[in-house]
Amino acid sequence: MTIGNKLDIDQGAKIVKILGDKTRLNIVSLLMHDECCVCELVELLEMSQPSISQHVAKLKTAGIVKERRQGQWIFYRVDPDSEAFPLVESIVQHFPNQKDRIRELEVKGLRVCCD
Amino acid sequence: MTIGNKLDIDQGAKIVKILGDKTRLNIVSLLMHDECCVCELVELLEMSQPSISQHVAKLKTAGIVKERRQGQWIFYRVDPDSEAFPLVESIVQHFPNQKDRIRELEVKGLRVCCD
DNA sequence: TGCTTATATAAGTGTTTGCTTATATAATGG
DNA sequence: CCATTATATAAGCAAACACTTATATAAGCA
Repeated sequence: MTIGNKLDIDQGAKIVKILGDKTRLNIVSLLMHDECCVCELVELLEMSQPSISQHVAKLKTAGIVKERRQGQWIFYRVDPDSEAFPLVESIVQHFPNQKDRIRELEVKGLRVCCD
Repeated sequence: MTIGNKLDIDQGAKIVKILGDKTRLNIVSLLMHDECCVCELVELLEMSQPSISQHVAKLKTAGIVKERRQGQWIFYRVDPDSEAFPLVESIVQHFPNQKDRIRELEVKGLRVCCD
């Protein structure tokens, strides 16, 4: 997929296509700097659980996010070691940082914490 | 659409979606540094004229490329003044430069020139 | 074991997409 | 004015998409 530091257009277009959806772009913006589980994304994006799970599955299949199971929860985050990461990062940087959205969740007591 | 130097996610996702197609990503990579007309793109991408025209129309409607009519030909190029340009540029930079492809066209005598 | 919570997956459906073929529009040159 | 070239646009169609509802899987806990 890589030629030097360049991506192959066919494979790269698949990554761009996955990110070309407002729900997934939102999810990736959230998961770029924070780890979230599906139920948090359901709250943040106000969408059904199956819909969020399906979007996350596409991101995972594409290698954009990775998962970490902890008890009942599965936490997702953008995989910084992915070959597509530089592309993902340079797209996401054009959109507003989502830290405030996550802070709102904490304030509402909806942030999942398993320490 | 813009908040500071950041794009709105909904509008930005539309730009990313337009670029999430290998044909359009190819076209934009070609038109980032060179001007081409539809018939040149037909040669370069080996696709039908209506198909190329339809892809170019999407890019034009999104404001990603602009046109310049010269006689029978309409030359297209990426619009550097577009609000979406920084996003477009930061996506395209991850893919191979297409200057060689255009040079091949010149060698084959298929490059349109109206000087 | 059985109940609850979290998540995934499957099946169904209306919408969108990207091609095709056919035709329309526009400019050039005899 | 007519033929040619370049481009756009329309109609049709199969495939992909993003939801929905229903169900399956998996972990935690009484």
